[in-house]
Amino acid sequence: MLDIKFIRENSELVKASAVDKKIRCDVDRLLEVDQRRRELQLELDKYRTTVKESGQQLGLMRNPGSSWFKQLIDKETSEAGREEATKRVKAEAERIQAELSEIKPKIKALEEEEGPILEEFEAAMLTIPQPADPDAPVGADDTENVEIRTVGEIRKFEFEPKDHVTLGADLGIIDIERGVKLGGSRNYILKGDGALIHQAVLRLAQDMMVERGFTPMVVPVLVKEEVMYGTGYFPGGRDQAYLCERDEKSLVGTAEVPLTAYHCDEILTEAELPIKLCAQSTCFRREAGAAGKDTTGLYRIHLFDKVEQVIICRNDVELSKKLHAEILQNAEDVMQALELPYRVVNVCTGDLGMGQAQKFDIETWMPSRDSYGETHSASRFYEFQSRRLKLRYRDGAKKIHFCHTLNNTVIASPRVLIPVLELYQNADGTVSIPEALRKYMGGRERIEKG
RNA sequence: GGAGAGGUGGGUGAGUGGCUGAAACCAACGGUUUGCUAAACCGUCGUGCGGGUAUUUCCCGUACCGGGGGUUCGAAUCCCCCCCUCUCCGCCA
Repeated sequence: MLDIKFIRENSELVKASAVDKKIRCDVDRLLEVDQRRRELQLELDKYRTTVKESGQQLGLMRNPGSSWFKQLIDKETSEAGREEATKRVKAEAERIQAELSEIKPKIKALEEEEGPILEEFEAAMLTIPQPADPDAPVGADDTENVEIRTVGEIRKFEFEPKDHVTLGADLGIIDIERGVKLGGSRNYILKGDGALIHQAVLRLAQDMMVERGFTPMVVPVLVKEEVMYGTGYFPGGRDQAYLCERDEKSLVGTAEVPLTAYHCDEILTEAELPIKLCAQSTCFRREAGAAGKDTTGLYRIHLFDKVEQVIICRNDVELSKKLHAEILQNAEDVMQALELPYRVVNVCTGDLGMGQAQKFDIETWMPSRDSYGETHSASRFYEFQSRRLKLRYRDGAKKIHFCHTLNNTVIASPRVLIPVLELYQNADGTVSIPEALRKYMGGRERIEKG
């Protein structure tokens, strides 16, 4: 969410950046509603002042024990005078009462108009995207992402390599058929060493993050809808989430959601920042609209496990950028530990999400796709999520600011098993276990048919 | 799931229709004093929204005492619905 004042003052910029992001929103309508909202508040506040003041006066007049009343009566010297004064007060009270009775319907009418206006205002605010950073290239879709660097050598096979599906089936470590039998399309089962290597990559990733000072967390993956709104996934991405409607909750597509929302509705102190968190969680994705896309194998599936990293920091653009580089590096280090060839791309505006100011994807070489495939996504949000989440901090001068938030994948499995299995396969059909994973797999060096 | 108790500002906790945006205490912050760490005293000390000849720390209005509705001229306080926490029972990984 953006600051309404910023939108008012930069409406053209906001519109243009929404166009760049290919996100539809009606800024003009929002500004109209905002205008009316402010007019209504002004009017209502005026009436409320009257009600409050007159109401209080009325209270004093009707309470013979009040100091105000006593003072009035004490001024009168005669009994008749006191009676007269009491009568006057009573009449005056009735007048005020009548006046207030007239105001009441007016307030009611204004409130009735205000309700829907506020609703529309809030709903519209949620549809305005974060403008992309100038550092993000302008482009229509992922084909226009800009490659920043490639790391590692792409392996050339001296034999006909198998894809991960065949490898997995032959080794008895991936069972897609039975996964689909139980869970429907885009499901799978990992078995034996398949299950173990899955756990191994996750564990490696988490260990590396803890080493770097990130606090490991175990968090809810079934969250209230407001948390989904707060992190920017709702309302836009509602189709992509599994909803538990009976309980008005949603399964998260990433631990970014609970991690970023961890301190929502709080005012932190500047000294606590930056907060660095990581969590392994299962991620649930409906993949609505992706029918027919990436239908084979473990690339696009309904659930997977991921270690995610999140940073909550001071409201400082330069710092955000610096930390963005840091979380990107963390992920690259994991890929380097696994000795996988990858490239980093600067994601273009048309491929940026609602709240992202800039995003770097890591794409890892996948022989079966004969291309790099996305394995990581490092995003910077500035205040976009914090405003929605009411995630704030107080600085040294006691001024309150919205935090900046950032996140990146550390590792997502089984997608990362695609390059791991395919690139580490041997001519005899076995798969070598990457050095960095061996300590999590009983020191073994290869996966053989079980 | 059943029964009971309760949800008030960073924390503890008072407040049962108006003078309460909310006592007191603790914590925090600023200062004074004694002058090693400490203690004592004084002061400050919620957020959102709107407005303003304030536009780095200012003023005014308004809303907010778990959330939503209602009664009333007026509600933290009364009524209804929901949520959450705790205790006991039941069920269960």
